[in-house]
Amino acid sequence: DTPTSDDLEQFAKQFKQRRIKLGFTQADVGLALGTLYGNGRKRKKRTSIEVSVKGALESHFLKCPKPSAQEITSLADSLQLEKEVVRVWFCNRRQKEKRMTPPGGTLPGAEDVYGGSRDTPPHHGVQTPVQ
DNA sequence: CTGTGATGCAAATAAGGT
DNA sequence: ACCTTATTTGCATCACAG
Repeated sequence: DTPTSDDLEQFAKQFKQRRIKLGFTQADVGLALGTLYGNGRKRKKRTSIEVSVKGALESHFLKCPKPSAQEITSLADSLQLEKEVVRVWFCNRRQKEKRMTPPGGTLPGAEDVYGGSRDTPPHHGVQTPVQ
């Protein structure tokens, strides 16, 4: 029983009648839907952290990978970032550290275990700004 | 050059624990 | 309140067909 476009039209008609009977406008419905779904508490916008700021965070991380709430607060303050952002940054940074340095010392991929390919590593940097 | 899909990195979130 | 681990998601970049 594939719903036909006729069924949809039928539904729309009923919906509209009911809506009017309840004394709501289309805008009202849209708003209600918005706060129900779209606004089902939305994800925070991804904050892009500037390179210089990353550098600062990085050096702090080296000094102390696990700062207290206080330290985070003041650090966030001096870097003009939300405390939450800084906190999460440290969490993610710790995760990264674990990924790179898991087990018995050797093997991040840092040490070239495979003596050989000395060719161009697929670097990411700037490439032919030609336009 | 332009549009499109794959890939990597990293913020943000979810879930479980103290 | 904050951590950890695992996962999702936004974004930049690369690769390549057209």
